[in-house]
Amino acid sequence: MFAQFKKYIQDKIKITDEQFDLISVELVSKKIKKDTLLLRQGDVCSQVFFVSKGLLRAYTIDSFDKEHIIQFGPEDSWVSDRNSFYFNLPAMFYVDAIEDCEVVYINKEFYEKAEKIIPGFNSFTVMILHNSIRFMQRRISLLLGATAEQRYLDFIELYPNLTLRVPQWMIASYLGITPESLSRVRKELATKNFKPH
Amino acid sequence: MFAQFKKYIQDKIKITDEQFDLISVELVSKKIKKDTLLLRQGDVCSQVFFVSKGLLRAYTIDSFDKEHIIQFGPEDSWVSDRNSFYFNLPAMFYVDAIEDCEVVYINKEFYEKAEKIIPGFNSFTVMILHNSIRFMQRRISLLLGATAEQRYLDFIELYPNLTLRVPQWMIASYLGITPESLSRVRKELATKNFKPH
DNA sequence: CGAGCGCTTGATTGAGTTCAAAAATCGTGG
DNA sequence: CCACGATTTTTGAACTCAATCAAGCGCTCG
Repeated sequence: MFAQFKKYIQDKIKITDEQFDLISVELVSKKIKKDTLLLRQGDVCSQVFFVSKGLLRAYTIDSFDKEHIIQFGPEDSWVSDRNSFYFNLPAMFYVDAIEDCEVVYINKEFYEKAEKIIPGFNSFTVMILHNSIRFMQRRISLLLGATAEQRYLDFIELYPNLTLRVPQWMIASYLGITPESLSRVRKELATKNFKPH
Repeated sequence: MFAQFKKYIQDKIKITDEQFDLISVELVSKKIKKDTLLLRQGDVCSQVFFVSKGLLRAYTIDSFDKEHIIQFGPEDSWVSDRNSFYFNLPAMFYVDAIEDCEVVYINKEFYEKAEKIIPGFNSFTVMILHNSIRFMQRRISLLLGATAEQRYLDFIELYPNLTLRVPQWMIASYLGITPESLSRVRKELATKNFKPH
C-alpha cells in the first residue's frame, strides 16, 4: 500500500520499519481515476500528494479562463500547493490526475508525528522544499529568458519519459505557448533532425 | 550591527538575547557599496544574505546576454540562490547591490548552531522557505498567464515602495519585457488615469 | 461507424521587440 | 549652483514571434 512511498523515503533518510509503521498510520493511499480533481483553486490544500503510480498535474486558470500547467507529477514526485498547505491559504492551483493513479495523501499530523519520532525528518522536509525551489528557480529563469524552443528542449530533459505519456497540448500549456506553436516548434526541430528518443 | 536582523528574527520566533548572542558569533554584517557583486552565476553560493538596509537584486544572464531580474531584496528580505547554498551547486543567479546596503552574511554554521540551540529554529527556516515558494509560485503563474500590464500592476502591489527606488529598466527586466514596452504600459495606464502613488 | 478530440497546417492578427532618435533626468565636477 | 555628459525614459516606425482563427486529417472509443 505504501511500499513505493516507503522505498522512496528510506532511500533518502534512515527510517526503521518500526518507525515507518508508527507514522504510516497517518497516511492514506488512494486509487485515483484519470481526470479526478484532487485540489481546487481557492480551497485550502490540506495535504501533500505523493504519487506512487500514475501522473498528476498542477495547473492554474487565468483571468482569460486559460489553463497553465505549473507542474507534472509522475511516479515518486510530490505535488501540492505548498503555500496553501503550510499557511492555510486558498490554493493557487488545481490538481488533477492525467492518468489512473495511486496517490499517498500526507497531512500535517503525519509531518508532526514524523518530526517527533524520526531525528532528521525535518532535514528531509527541508531537502524536499529545496528541490521544489530549484525546480521553480529554473522555471522562472526559462520563462524570462528562453525561447519556446529552448524551453521545449529543457522540458524533454527534465521529463524525458513524459513526452510520450502527456498529450502535446498539455506540454504546450506547461511551456506557456499554444498547441499550434508547439506543433511548429517540433516541426522546426524535426528539420534540424532532432530526435527526442 | 545585527539590530535589524535581531528584531526581524525575534519578531517571528522566540529567541532570548542570550541565545541570539550565542549564534550571532557566526554572523558577519557588511556595508556594501552600490553596484558591488555579492554572488556570481556559476559560483557556489556559500551564504544567505539578509538585507538590513538598502536594496539587493538577484538576476540571471541568458544565452543572449540579457539580464533578467529574479528578485528584488529590500530591507528585511532574504536574498540567495537557495538551491546553490543548500546543495552546493553552481549558482543560477548573480546578486548585486542596487543601493548602498547593509547586509548580514549567514553561513551554514549559523544554521547548524541555531538549530542546536534554539528549539523551533528549524520551523522558522521552513517558514522562510515557504515564503520563498509562495513568491515563486505567484511569479510562475503570472509569467504564464498574465499580460505585461497585469504583471506590472502586480509588481506595484508586491513592492509598492520600489517603483520609485528602482530604475524603470530594472522593473521591466523583472517583468520580462523591454524598457520601451514598460514605458508604453505606463502611458496606457496613465490614460486610464491610474496613479501608482 | 461517426462524433469528438488531438494534431497539423495555413492565413491573419497582435502584443511586444527592435532600432533609432529625441526628451527628460541624474550626477558630478568646476 | 550651474553646466555638461551620461544615463534613463519616451516616442515613433518597422518588424517578429507567437496567438488566433479556421480548416482538414487521423485516431479512438462509445
